[in-house]
Formats: sequence, C-alpha cells, structure tokens
Amino acid sequence: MPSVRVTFPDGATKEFPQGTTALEVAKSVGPRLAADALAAKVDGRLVDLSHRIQSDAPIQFVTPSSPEGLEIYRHSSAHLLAAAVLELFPDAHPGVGPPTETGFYYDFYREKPFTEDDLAKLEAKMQELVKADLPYERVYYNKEEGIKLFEKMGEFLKCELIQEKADPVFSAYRTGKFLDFCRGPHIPSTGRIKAVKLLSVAGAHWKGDEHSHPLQRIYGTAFFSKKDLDDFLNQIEEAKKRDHRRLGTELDLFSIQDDAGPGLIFWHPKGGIIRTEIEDWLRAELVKRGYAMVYTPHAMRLHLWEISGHTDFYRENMFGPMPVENDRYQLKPMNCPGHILIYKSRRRSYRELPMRLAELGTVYRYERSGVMHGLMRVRGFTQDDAHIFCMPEQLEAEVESCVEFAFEVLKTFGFDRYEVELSARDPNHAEHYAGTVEDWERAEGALIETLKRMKVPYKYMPGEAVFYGPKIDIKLVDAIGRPWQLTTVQFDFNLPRRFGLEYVAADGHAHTPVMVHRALLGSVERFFGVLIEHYAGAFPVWLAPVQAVVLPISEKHLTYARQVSDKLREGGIRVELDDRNEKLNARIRDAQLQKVPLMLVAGDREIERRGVSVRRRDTGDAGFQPLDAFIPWLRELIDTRAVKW
RNA sequence: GCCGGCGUAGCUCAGUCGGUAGAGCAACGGUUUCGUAAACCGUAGGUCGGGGGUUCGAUUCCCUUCGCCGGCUCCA
Repeated sequence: MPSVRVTFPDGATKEFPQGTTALEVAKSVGPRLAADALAAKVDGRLVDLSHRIQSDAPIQFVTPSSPEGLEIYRHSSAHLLAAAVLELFPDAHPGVGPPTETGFYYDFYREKPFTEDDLAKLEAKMQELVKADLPYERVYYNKEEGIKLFEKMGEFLKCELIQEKADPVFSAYRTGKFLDFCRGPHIPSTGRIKAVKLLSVAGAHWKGDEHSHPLQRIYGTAFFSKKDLDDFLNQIEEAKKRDHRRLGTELDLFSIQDDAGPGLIFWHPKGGIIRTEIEDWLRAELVKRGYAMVYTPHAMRLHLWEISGHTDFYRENMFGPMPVENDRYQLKPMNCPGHILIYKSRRRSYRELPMRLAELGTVYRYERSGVMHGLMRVRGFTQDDAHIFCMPEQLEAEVESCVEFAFEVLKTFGFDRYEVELSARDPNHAEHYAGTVEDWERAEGALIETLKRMKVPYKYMPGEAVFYGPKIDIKLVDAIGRPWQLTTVQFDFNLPRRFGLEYVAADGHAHTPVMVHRALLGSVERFFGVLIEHYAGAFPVWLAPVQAVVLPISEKHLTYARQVSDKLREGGIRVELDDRNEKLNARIRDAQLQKVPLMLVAGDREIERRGVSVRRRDTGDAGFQPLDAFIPWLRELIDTRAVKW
C-alpha cells in the first residue's frame, strides 16, 4: 500500500498508509488531541476529521483554541439548529446559516412565524440531538442529480443556491433529517457541542434582497463551555444596562418625542451641558489647528444640490424639497455645498491654502422608518464637519493632521482602543470612480504614506471607497469592546470639479484644488450615544452634568451647606444642593443613581472644620476635606479633563 | 421600506376569557431632623398610543394608522 508523509506544525513528519483519515493521524499523536480536534487543516485547506489524506501534506489540527475553531463549531451549531427545526417544523425551508462574530443564525422560509415558545422547544430538541451524537456526514452529488434531490425534498431555496454556486460535483452535509449544500468543514458529531443557546428570531430577506422572499432568521450562539456562554449572556445583560436610550431617560439627558417625530433629538438641560462641554473643547481645538468656524443655511435652493450631484446619487436619503415662492428649497443632508459656496465667494490664491472651514453643521437625512436607533441613527444630527481645500502637494500634511486630531479626540474622551480602515478604489473598475487614475494614486498614496509614517496599523479595504474618493475611517472601541464608526477622512475629486473650484497658483494660472471632507466625532448625537454607553452614564467629572451635590445632614446644617454650594458655584463647578426632606442615605442613593461623581456631606463636624466629607461615586467615602484644598483639587480635575481620577 | 414582537400613570410593570383599571418607584401635602445606597402617613395622577368597525357595552375582538423594540437593508 502506498504511503503518505504528513508534516506537523513543529516540523516533525510521519508516514501513514494512503487514505488515512485526519482523525487517525490525530489519534496517533495522542488521545487528547483526537478528543480536542474539531477539524483539520491539510495542505492549508480546512477539512473534516474524516478527510482521507491522499498525498504528502502538512497537517495541523483545529481545536477550540485555533482561530478557526469557534467558527467551525458555530457553523455546525447552525446545522444542529436546522436539524432541530426540520424535526419540529417540517413546513420550514432552510435558506442559509453561517456563523457570525458572536454566534450563528439560520434563515428559514415558513408561512407561520416562529414564536419565543418555539425557540424553547427548538433548544430542547437540539439538546436531544446533541445527546444522540449525530454525525455530520459529508456526501457528494453531481450538480444535476443534487438539484433533483433537493427539488424532491421541496427545498427550493437550496436548489437556487446550488444552481448559482455549486461546482459540477458538490459536497453536502447530513445531520439527522437535515441535508445541507455546504462546503464544510464540520465537527465530527453533534455530541461535541457543549453550550448552545437560541437568542432571538427576526426577519430577514432571501439573499439580503428586500424584494425577495421574506425569511425568518433564528439567532443563536455557541461556546465551548457553559461558562463562556454564561459570560456572553452576562455581557448582553451588561450592554442592556448601558443602553443609552435607557440611560438617556434615567439621567434625563435627552428624549425623542412622538409629537415631534422619530429620529429627532431633544437635548434636555443635562444632555445640553455635556454637549456644550464637548463642543467648547472641540471649537478650541479647531481654532488651535487653523480651522475657521463658519455657519451655513439649513435650507438652500434645490438647484445647488443638482450642481453637487446630490439629487442624483443621494436622493433617497434626502427629505423632499419644499416649495418656496416660485422655487424649491432643500433641507441640507450635507454641509459640503455650503462650504464650497464660501470658498467660491471670491477668487482664491494659493497663499490662502490650505483653507480649513469647520462647522458644527446640522443636517437632515431621510432614514427609512425601521432603521432609527436612539441617538445612533437619527434623521436630524449635527456633524463636526470640516472641508479642507488645498493643493495636491499639501494633502499628506493635512491627512496627518486630521488623523492626529482624531487621536486627540479619542484620548480626550477616554477611548484607548481603535481600528483604522483605509478604503481604496477597486482597481478593476476605474469607470466607477470620479477623478483620474493619477488623482487616485496620489490620494491613496498620501493616505497610506501618512498612516505608515504615523505607525498606525490599518486594514486596507480595496473596493470600499466611495465613488468620489478614498477615505480613512477610524472606529473606536468602547469599554465593553464594541466598535463604533465615528471619524471619517475622505478625499473628494468630484465636487471641486462640479463646482469649478479654482485657486491662482504661483504660476499665475488657475488650478483645481483638492478637497478633504472630515468629521471626527462624526455626529454629535451618535458620539454622545457612544459616550453614554462607554461610561455607562458615569461621565468623567469635566463632562458630568452635575459635578458635585452638597448634602446637609439635617435642616440645621442648611445654611452652611448653602455657603458651600455657593462657593463651589463661584469656582465654576456645577453643584447642586440637595435640601430635600429625605434621610442622608436616601439622598446619597439618589445621587449615586444619577451618577454624580462627588457627594459632599455637611454636618456639625464639617462646619467646625470648614470643609466637607467627600463621597466618591466609584469608591465611596473618601474622608474629610477642607474646602480650601477640595475646591482647587476639583478645579484641577475639571480643567485637565481627567478621565481617571 | 420589509419580517416578527410590543404600546396600560412620569418610570417599571400587573390586570381585564368584553361590564370603562391596579402595584412599586417618582410627584405633591404632612410627620420626622437624620452621618455615607431607599423613614413614616396621606393625596393626586390613566379618553389602557390615535382613528374606525363589531357589540346593549370595547382597554380587551376586528381593521387601519402612529410609535417603540429585535433584525434585514442602509449608514454619521
């Protein structure tokens, strides 16, 4: 019998008879590995453990600790779900069921909706199938034969997929009653699934096309241990507690009102304070960096949006135009045309460039009714927008300054993790893009060079650029690890040409400037939402709507408490006096729930020593402080915008 | 926009198999004057999201509309 030589990751090699399965190879290494292995990688290709090795190849086993391990495990869990569905609901037709970042889902076509109760039943059935330890059996069909088979089973969605995607001979996996057109690999059997949970059922569309069949998507997740699953479920609970919509109401920060309409934000006084702090900081930074603050109208002639091209490529995101006298006006969905008109208001010299126009510009975008989400996705929002008009050779310096500015934002607001993406054109489809190839090369080169020079790791995303230019997006990662897209730095080859922008260069001739569009916070609303969730409502002192609350122990300490609060207020500190007829404990509790950073207890002892007893929101009683020391300490915290204190 | 779920007091929620509603917290009044996360007593508060229909009678059943939630799609 011919033999094959497999090479292990450590370089060791071993001979086996040809046709030996990966599992047998694992067993030869040790029973532990055989029990742990979920799949294998032979010659760099992921395969089942039942895969027979036919020629010399490097081999490597996928275990729970491998990067691919969880993905395969969850993919198999999705098959397990489908198998359970077919047992209990034979009228359901499987669509697709991939693993996701946090679990898996499976889509089904079915007339009747799945209910919460159905999920419980399905989970029970899945447990049964786990106990039955059904194999994930890999089978092959040739295309015509396979389509006939799936047709006979009535699986019209699968037929469509096979028709579109299958090779002449394709693989499928059978688990119980469920047969799936699937590339694999899968774990050996359902008994390997240790902790699986169904989470929700939601609507979806066949192949993501909203005009196609409506499907029901069952979401679930799976982990290698019960503990990991519980941790994940706890994290969901934690995220719920941080939900900015809940905290927005509890802390009286903002509201969205039925009478006004969805997606429109009312900033309450406490939210307003935070916004003011954010904006004041930002404006000061903008000015430091050579930006000029401008203001532009909220509605302008529709004609302007025809020039910019928005009526062509952005129409479905714009509110309908409003008739005014004999003309039509458009509520602005973007600030760029306004800034361009300022640039164009007179002839520009190269000496004026780069010209950086910044505006906290409120824009209105029509969002389809099902997509709004608290502060994160709204119909009216304020961008910390700026447009930089410059000469091509100034690009790199401008990009660097934008990226550096973005990092300053992250640092100031207490985010220490981020992800950078560079969206470039798809080189195979030059016709999709405005601007010349040279323009694009220069712009993409400037972005890449800048990121390299700044030693910023980034993900290169070819084909992700918008048609008018390449861009850098920065996603910040919040306290519980969720990424949020905020900062964007985009080139625009389109608008300067459309509007015929010019500057007179040193050579005395007119040239077209390059335009950079950038937002750092993105939208003030979304940024606020992210901040609320990041801090779970417990803002750093400089942002806290109420920085300190004074708590007189009883009525006879009220006069002193009032003096203390006056003194703090004179020091520019946002202080409240809680003189309600409640016990101290009750008032402390309320202040804690309102996440006030500092509680200042004032009673006989404090009067005597001209101070307060400080209680911190995070660590509790911090002991006595004389006012002369406390106020400067607090002032310093605020002035330095301390995130940790 | 689409699929599914849901709208009862300011908030969180109970309830009515059709006979027009209840709790806790919050609010308000009083008693209490208190030392680091909830004192006590009382009062008031709801056209049960809006409109239409069925019915002697609708918060409950049906239709429709608005909104919210989870997704899909899209996105700052």
